[in-house]
Amino acid sequence: MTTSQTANTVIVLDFETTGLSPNQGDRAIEIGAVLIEQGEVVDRFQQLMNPGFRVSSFIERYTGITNNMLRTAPPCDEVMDQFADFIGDHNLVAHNASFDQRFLEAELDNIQRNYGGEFACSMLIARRLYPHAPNHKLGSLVEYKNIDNDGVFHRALADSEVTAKLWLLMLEDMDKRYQLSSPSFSLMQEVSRKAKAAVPGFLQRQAKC
DNA sequence: TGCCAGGCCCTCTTTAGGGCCTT
Repeated sequence: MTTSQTANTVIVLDFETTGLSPNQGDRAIEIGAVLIEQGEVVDRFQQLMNPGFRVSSFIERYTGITNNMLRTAPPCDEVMDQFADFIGDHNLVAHNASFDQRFLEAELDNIQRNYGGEFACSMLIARRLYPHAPNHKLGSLVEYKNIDNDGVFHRALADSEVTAKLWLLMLEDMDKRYQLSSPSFSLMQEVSRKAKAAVPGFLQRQAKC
């Protein structure tokens, strides 16, 4: 895939997992993702996957994904192979991206595949843009910004959908606040990397360019 | 119910500690 093919696209993804750390043996149990092209969702991916062991009752309650649902799901390797094809080299976004990035890399490593694109974190950007939000959990930001949703949280596709809406809203707010014409993925990624105090000055310098 | 790990970021910091966020 060429740079020009991915320049105006981004994939927003979310994993549901058996726990917090692939280094501790945790595995993905669901992946959801939406492809945004020119500000519109144009494709979706959602799939449960069987991690090969029973998930805890906490995860069943937290996600609503039960062991019975996972019993008939295809194995992680099969799903992740399909998902690797879906993401290609698109730039990726996730809420608290370091978490999803760890699981993506671990699951792709299991099938000897890798991801060669870039990640940006909607949570870090939201902390810069909305410092007065009650907190920066995904559900809280959805409520704080009045983002349309179906009331489903902690399921992969539902969380991806609202994270995508948050992402697009943050692009609009960057436009309005700093008069940046169509902030690029790389600019948003730069914002997510910069310390909170450095962001206003950085964006104002960008606006003058 | 919320812990686990890991990265980011703030501050009563920098020779460190602890909160936030993800499942």
